[in-house]
Formats: sequence, structure tokens, C-alpha cells
Amino acid sequence: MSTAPTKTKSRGKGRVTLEDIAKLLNISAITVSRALNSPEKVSDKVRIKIETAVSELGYIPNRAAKSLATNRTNTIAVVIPSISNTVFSNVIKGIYDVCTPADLDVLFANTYYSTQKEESLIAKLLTQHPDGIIITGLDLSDKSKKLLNNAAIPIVQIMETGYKDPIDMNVGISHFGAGKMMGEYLVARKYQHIGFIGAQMDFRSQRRMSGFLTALNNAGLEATDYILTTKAASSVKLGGQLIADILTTHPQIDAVFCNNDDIAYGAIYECQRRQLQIPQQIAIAGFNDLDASACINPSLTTIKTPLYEMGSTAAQLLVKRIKNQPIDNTCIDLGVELKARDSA
Amino acid sequence: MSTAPTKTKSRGKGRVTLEDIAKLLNISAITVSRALNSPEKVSDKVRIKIETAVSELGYIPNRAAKSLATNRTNTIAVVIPSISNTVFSNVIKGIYDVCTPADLDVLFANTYYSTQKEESLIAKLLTQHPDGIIITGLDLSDKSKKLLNNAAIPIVQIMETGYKDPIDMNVGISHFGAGKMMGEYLVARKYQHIGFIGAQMDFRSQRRMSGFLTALNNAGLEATDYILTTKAASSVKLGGQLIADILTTHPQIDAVFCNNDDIAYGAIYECQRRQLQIPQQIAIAGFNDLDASACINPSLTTIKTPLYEMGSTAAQLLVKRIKNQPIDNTCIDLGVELKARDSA
DNA sequence: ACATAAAATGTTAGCGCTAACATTTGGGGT
DNA sequence: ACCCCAAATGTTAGCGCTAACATTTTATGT
Repeated sequence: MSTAPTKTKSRGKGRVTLEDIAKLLNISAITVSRALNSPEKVSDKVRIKIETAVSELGYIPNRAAKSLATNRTNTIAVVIPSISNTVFSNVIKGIYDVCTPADLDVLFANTYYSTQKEESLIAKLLTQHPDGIIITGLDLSDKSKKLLNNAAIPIVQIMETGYKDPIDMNVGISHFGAGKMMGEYLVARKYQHIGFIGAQMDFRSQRRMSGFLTALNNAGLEATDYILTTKAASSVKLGGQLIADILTTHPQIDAVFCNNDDIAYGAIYECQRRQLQIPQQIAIAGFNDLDASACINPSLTTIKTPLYEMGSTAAQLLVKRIKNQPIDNTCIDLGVELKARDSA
Repeated sequence: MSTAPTKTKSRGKGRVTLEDIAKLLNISAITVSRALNSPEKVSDKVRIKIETAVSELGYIPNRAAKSLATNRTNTIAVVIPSISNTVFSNVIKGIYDVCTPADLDVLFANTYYSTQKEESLIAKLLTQHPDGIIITGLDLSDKSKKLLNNAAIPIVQIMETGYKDPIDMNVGISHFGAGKMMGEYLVARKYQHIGFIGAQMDFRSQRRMSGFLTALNNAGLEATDYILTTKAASSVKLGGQLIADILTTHPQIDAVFCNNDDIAYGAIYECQRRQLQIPQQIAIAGFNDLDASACINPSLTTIKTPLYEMGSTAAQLLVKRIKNQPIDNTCIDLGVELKARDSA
């Protein structure tokens, strides 16, 4: 009845194994393994025979078996709040671009901005015994920290730095500093009623706001009235709603710092609809300097964050540690840059 | 000298194993395994002892060993052109939201829109022996197809459908149909000189253009003069450049279909800078209906594509096949919707 | 031709887990 | 007290690969 090849092996889907190749060529499995993993240790004659057989039989190595035997997985885990956020797509690209040539697989997990999910996710990720882990933020629960410490693998915490000591390594920027920078810029521009709108108010957004308010306070401005934030997910649409709301309650506002560029785009569009001149009647500033920020009208004054570099630098640190190479600095602040454009 | 716990085992990082827990409690490893994987098979008394020990010792199961023993990985692989593209972030979210509750890990690979990379990536992914695979597009090289067929796992091809037969399952939309739909809409609106600009002209973009041109031809319009495309990566900035270029060479153009919303945003911004009234002097249309498209001024006429649904539906098909559940339709067209807004 | 090192290949065992079967234990029912 | 069956637990072996050591083959110098 069946046309499927009947194997004598009790379990297994009948995939081609090293053993199969070895038997076919009348050599031992370890020679086949060596031909594939360290070809210089095998004579050319045998190596070529093996390579031919491998390609003819369509042999595909089994990573699980390799991992079990070597106690290495060639995988790193990445824990981020949201994969569908443009900010993190850039970070991820940086991670990929470093890991791919280093032959490291990347496993992602989304926390959806939930500390609780973070714990279970970390536990689940560790199940894969990754060779290293990249995790967003410095605020980890004690349980998460314990899990990570027990894993005894290199860890890089990314996105922010300076706020508290990392578990292991750290690559990021100072969000407090970045917020303060923008606050000081708007103060220097003589705006009188400076507001703040923000969505997805995670720890880093809160610190940006905190730095921002510090700058206003230092300048003797009372800013606490002009704050409107939500924990809801950030979007362009929400930016429009937030600015609409804050302008309704506080029409005197003449400048707004948006906690990210998406919110700022929405704010700009809404102001346009209300025929408000930017920046003459109201100034708008953003955060991150996404691709579109230089193109929108008016071009957006924002803070450029090294998203791609945070990912690539973190991945480089991991690769070095995995390869036991020396690392001179395990705590890296990549800095930010204020892009003064037309909107503020 | 050393404070590290010296294990008798020759290899291994000294992680806690099932065996360790079993020895501690004077029971067998398989009972511990059962307590964790099918608790109903173990008496409450023993189960509770095990659970306590597991949590105290910080035991984390080893997936590699489990995979090797069960010949299942609980992992699916996803092959997409680019992870940093907003379009795919939405698709990915759909995949995640289905796979996470089904306890399936997701492994990503980027082809960067290169067929050649696709082949090596597929080979590398199969190394992990995923339980299923989601792959972008219907155009796969013979080598890729052979690899996938040999793997003997469920496969879902996503993003497009109808163009050619899938290897296994298929979830997507008709890009030709979507392009034609937009062409017919602009024709019905009596535009006379209708152009097309596009970046990242992959297979699907080409088919959108093809459908679009078919609609124009059917209406007796000559469109081939008003086409400007590039293989360069799509971006808002590039949208501005493309429309600038095509308006320089063909100032008579009165409507432009952009191959995606990013390009359309850039085109809108550039037209604003040139003081061109949209849609009075020039109409702009996009593709995908990203979040911002309803907010931008003027709001963008575009084609809404079921990005999230393509991801979630594909993942659902995979989950069903992995669990051997019946599937009624293995080839699903999710359809598109033309969002007529102010820009065209 | 022969000793000797180096290169190539092989043997054995075990990584941590679970499938399949084997055995023991614990409740009823009479 | 006895049997019977089901529930609970254990034993054995093997998934596919590679580390570590063992052995064979080949090249090199004299």
C-alpha cells in the first residue's frame, strides 16, 4: 500500500543522517561530521566524496543533536516589547546584520510591554539555552534577573543606559538626558507654554518626560499642567487625538514635545487640519528621527537615536563574549543628536 | 582555588537536569518528565514534590534534548524579505499572536529580497528542523522548492495568491487584481495622464503594476510613458524623489499610483512643497493602508491589505496541520478593499 | 629502507530527554 | 483474604551528533 521508504529505525521521520552518508561511503560518521564542520581535517579525496553524497542525498544537519553534543546552540535570544514597532524594527535589523555573518540564529520574544509576560518569556527562551541574550531596558523584575543570572550566559541590556547598573553588559542612550536636551532647546527658543504628549508610556518614555520637565523647571517654567499621556499603544492616529485633547483644555500651548515621532506626525496632521501654523502658532518636536521625519512638512525637529547601532553594537558585544574575545567597554552610551528642523 | 561546583560529568555547563531532580527526590527521571509534560499522569503528592524541587533548583528543560527525543521542535520558521519593513511587521504580529498561545516558537529569516539568499536561508532554517514554515511569495527557485519538499513539513506561502500553484498551502491576495482595481478607480475618476511610481519592485509589486496597466489599457489609455520604478529599498524619502523625477519629465501627469503607502507619503510631501494641490492638480494613491494613511493630509486613497490577517491565517493553517486537524481550504484569498479618501 | 612525526580516520561514550514497554502499587468488589 | 484492573512509577534504549582518546595511514628526513 505504502510507497514511503520503510526504515528499520523505530522512530524518526526518515531524514538523512550523518550515519546514512557514512554507511553509503563506507566510512565513519565522525569523518562526515568533520568534513562538514572542519573540512581542513579531512583529506580532499574523502571530503569531495562526502560533499557529493551530502548534496545528492539532501542531507541537512540536525541542530538539536549538535546542540546536545556540543552544549552550544548558536542562537541568541532577543526580548523586545513589540516587534511591530518601527523603532524596534531598526534595532532588530542591526542585530541581524551582525548575527547573520557570525552564524548566530536570532530568536525573538515580545513582551508587549508587560513585566509579567517578560518573566515567563525569559523562562521560555532559556529553554532553548541560547548562547547569549539581548533584552530591552534596565528595569527587570528580581525574578527575571535571577533567571538570567542562573543561565550564566552573556546578557546585553539595550535601549537605555546610565539609569541603573546592568546585570552584565549595556548599550543604549540616556533618555533622561535626551528629554532634557529637547526641553532646553524649546526653552532656548523662548516658547512659553510647553506641553508634553505621549503614548506607550514605558519606563524610557517616563524618563524622557522626566528629563524634559527638569529642563523646564530649571528655566522656571511650570510644565505639569501641559502633560497628556496614555499607556495605549503609540500610533499616528493617537498623536492626532492627544494634541486635539490638549489643545482643547489648554489652547495657550505654543510648543509640544511628543514622546516619539509617530505621535508627532499625528500632531502635525491634526494641526494642519486646524489651520494652525507650525511652528509660528505651535511648535512640534518628536523623538527618534524616523525615516519620514526629514520629509514631512514642516520637517520635524526631533532627537535622532542610534536605533540600528544599538542593535548592532549589542550583538557585537555578544559575539565577542561568545567567542571569548576581549571587550574594553561593557557599558556603552551611544549618544543622541538633536535635529533642529522646521517644526520647532 | 575555584569556587565553582565541580561536577563529575565530563561535559556540560553544570546546568540542572531532570536526572538531578530525580536523584534528589529518589525517583526516576521519567517521572519528573511526566510531572512537567503531562501532570495528570503523576500522583498529586509526587507532582508537588517535583514542582517544588524544580522551582528551587531553577531547573530549565533542554529543548535540544527534547527535540532529539521527540523529533518535534515546536518551532516554525518564517522567511520574509525584510523585517524592518512596516508591511511585514504587521504580518509578523499576526503570526506571533497565533503561535505564542499554541506554544510554537518562531524563527525568522530575512532574504533581503534576494532569491539567492533565500536558498541558503531555507537550507539553514531547515537545519533547525522546524515543524512548519511560512514563506513569502509564490516565486521560489527550483532548488528552494526541492529543499522544502524534502523537509516534508507543512508550508504556507503568504502575501499573494492566484498567480501560481503553491507548494502546499497558500494565504494571500491577488496583487494583479489589486493593481487593476486601483487602475479602474482612477480611470473612472476621469484622470487622463495616470502614472506609476514604485520602489522595491519585487514580484508582487510587478504584478500590481501589471494589473494597473491592464486597467489603463482596457480604458484605452497609454500608460507606459508614465512609469518610474526602481529596485532600491522603499522609503518616504525615495517617494519624494520619484515623484519629483517623473514630474520633471512628464509635467502633464494628473494622477499617480504609488506601489506602497511609504512612497505615497513621500509623494504627498513633495507635492506639498511644490504647492501642487492634491487631488485637484495631481491625485496620489497608495497601497497597503498603513496606520498613517487615514491621518495624513490629504487622507490617502489606497488599497487596504489584510497584513495582520495574512500572518495570523497562515499561522493558523500551520498549527492545524501540525496538530493533524482537518483544514477545509488550503488556498485562501483574503481580498482587498479600496479606501477612497481625499488624495484621489 | 627505516624510524618518526604528522595527518587522517576510527572507536567509544554520552549530551538530556522521552517512547515503548515492564513492573509495582493501590483500590474496589466479593 | 483474595483477585482484578487501573493508576503510578520504573527500566531500557536510542534520538543524531561530537569530544576525547585510539589507531591507522601517509609524508619526511636520513
